[in-house]
Amino acid sequence: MTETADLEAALPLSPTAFYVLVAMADGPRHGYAVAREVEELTDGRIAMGPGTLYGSLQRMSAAGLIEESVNPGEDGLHASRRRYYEITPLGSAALRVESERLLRAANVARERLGT
Amino acid sequence: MTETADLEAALPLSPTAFYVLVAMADGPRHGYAVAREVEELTDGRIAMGPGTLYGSLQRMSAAGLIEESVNPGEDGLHASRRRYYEITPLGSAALRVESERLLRAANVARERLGT
DNA sequence: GTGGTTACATCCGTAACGGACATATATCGC
DNA sequence: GCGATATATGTCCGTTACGGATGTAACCAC
Repeated sequence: MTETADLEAALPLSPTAFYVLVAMADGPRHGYAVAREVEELTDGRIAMGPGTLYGSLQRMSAAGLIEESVNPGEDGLHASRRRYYEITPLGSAALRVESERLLRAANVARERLGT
Repeated sequence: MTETADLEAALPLSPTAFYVLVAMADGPRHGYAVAREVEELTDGRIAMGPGTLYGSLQRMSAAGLIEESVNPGEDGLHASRRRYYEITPLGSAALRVESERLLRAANVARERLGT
């Protein structure tokens, strides 16, 4: 049950790691695209600088939440420089568990605040 | 609009800070009670050691999210040793904003994972 | 050719985390 | 009475994470 141990060790996810996984849940992404997508889907409230971004990607790779993947055929402008990552089964599991936790936590908070 | 600046500086809340605020949203709590309540309402998944607990309380006090309050008349067993804290208006605002963010983030994650 | 965007990466000071340890009182079992 | 456990707070300090500053380089627009 090493997967269980890995999963528990990765939880709770930092806000940064959580959003990176959300961005990648749709499919492979390269680093810069992740940063832009996170900024977009949080209406600019979460802005990731390069230190946070690439540091997180490294840590998340080491933790097995994501893994580097081959460039998926896209030959756009800066395609050659891009490094793509995709979410792993462990990453999906972590995201699933974490989103349940967040949902529960947010609902308790709202109840206690009076809706 | 210093309050707005303080609020933005406090966000996003760490998982620990978030749960401390949730525990205090019901009324004043002393440190140890916070730790037990958080452990209870997360089914043991979030367990706070003393380093995390008292360190967080100090940082959150400094950030204006919580403040120490007088012992609310309770003279229980270890009442004299207890130090009570209560959530501030800034803390309530942070908890409200943060729970909305978490709710949105969790829902996006669930959508992308296929419910 | 200057400025802006894309895209990656490292450096490094500051902050946070969190286990280990210390302390003291109270309770419960034997 | 004695040891174990629970309550309750706190410090110490090594490890990790965060995140701004900086560097590199290709490409586009004007």
